[in-house]
Amino acid sequence: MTEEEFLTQYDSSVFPKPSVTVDLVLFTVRNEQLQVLLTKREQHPFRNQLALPGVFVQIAETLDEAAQRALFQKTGLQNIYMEQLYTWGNVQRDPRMRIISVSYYALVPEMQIPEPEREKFFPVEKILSFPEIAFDHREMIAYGRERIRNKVNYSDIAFSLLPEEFTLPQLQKIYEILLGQPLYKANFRKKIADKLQPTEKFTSGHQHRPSRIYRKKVSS
Amino acid sequence: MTEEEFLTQYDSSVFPKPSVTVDLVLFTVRNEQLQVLLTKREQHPFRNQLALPGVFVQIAETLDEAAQRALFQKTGLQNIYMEQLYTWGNVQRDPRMRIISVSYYALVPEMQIPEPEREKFFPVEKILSFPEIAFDHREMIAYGRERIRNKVNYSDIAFSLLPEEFTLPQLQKIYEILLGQPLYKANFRKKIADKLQPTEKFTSGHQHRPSRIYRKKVSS
DNA sequence: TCTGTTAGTATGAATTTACTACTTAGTCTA
DNA sequence: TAGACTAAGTAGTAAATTCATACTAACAGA
Repeated sequence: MTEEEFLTQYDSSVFPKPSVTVDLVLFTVRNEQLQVLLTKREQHPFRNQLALPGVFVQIAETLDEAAQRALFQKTGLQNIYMEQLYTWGNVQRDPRMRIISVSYYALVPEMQIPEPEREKFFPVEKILSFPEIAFDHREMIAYGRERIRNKVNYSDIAFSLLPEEFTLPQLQKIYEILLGQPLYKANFRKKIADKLQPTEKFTSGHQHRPSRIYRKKVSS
Repeated sequence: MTEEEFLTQYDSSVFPKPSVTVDLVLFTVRNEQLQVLLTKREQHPFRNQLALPGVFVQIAETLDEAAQRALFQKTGLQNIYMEQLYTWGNVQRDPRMRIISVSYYALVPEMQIPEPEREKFFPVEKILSFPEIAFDHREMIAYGRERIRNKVNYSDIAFSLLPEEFTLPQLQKIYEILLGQPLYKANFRKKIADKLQPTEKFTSGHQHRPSRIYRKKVSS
């Protein structure tokens, strides 16, 4: 049998297939808390409960593309830091049918998504004790937070939660929120210094010393 | 519409679905090298090339179960350390049809799998420069090695590559192979000490000082 | 008993982390 | 315009950890 013959006669419809979705855990820091975007479900199952935004993976679409699409559909955002998290495959995780879900997480700076009543950010802390979270989405969120916590110290993901320009106190606050513990100012500054590009600008308008504004360093 | 009605009328066959497989990266340390189990493909596509063992995910089977099944089918092994790695969803990754693959990795102590001509261990170093690796399996292997490298220092996965009883030089060798760099003996011992349970046994038969035999400590 | 070899220990230098205390530069109030 | 208040930013030291080298210990074989 040649390769061509094989491909032609291959019957891919013999066994029933699971459906595949992508669910997105969109994190931001707001009000000094790590928060996640949830939507209120309008349909069964889990009607009126809170769920992560998600889409079915189209037959001619990669997983990354599906995740981008989920993000864009719900928020209009593009070019956001995003990474695959974990794939959830319990047989009963969706009561309708067998659905395998690939979860992604994304990090956005605090911003005004035009929250149209159904999409809202909720503090992770609260979500984890909410009773009404659809599917296994609570686990996904917990897992995402854990991933971030691990990654903060050996990557630059914290910067994704701030705008281009920021101050050192702001950056330290992000680290503290992600790690869930306070950090020493002097040490933090020493360690982070070589990732930073100082500008000549300063904050103003506060009744205390202004802080210098930085950007993320580009080369090395 | 009640939940029952909704579930009854839900039509899950409207859109074409991708197939889902699990591919397994089975690592062992052998001959002082990190090695991976590959099988020679007998069918198209990629006939006669080397591939990771894999299975289609059954409709009533979790992903973890599918991974266990893949392991058991190829090696007869059970109760092995195993973890999900990453999910690969490029549209063209399989020329037959759209297949999404969830990769897992597993760690086994060096042992004699009754290698029946088709399954064989190959050093990762060599695999990465082999031309004839099927699908995106080379990437999976590289990704798996990276995951292990990251995890060695904050978990106990290294122990999964040794039998119950082992010496400190053996354990250090495992760490060195996984990390790809030599470690200082004295430092290694200090750091690992509280994970170890010394036995009263020693190696023998070498023409040098015998080394004490340890086990992994159970409590704390 | 001497040699070769690897197991295992002692010890100090260098670096990082933990922590405290100070100086600086704004606004507000009197 | 001199304090008072506040947060930004810096100096510096003690404790802990990591890095590195040099040593001693225990076996087999000649």
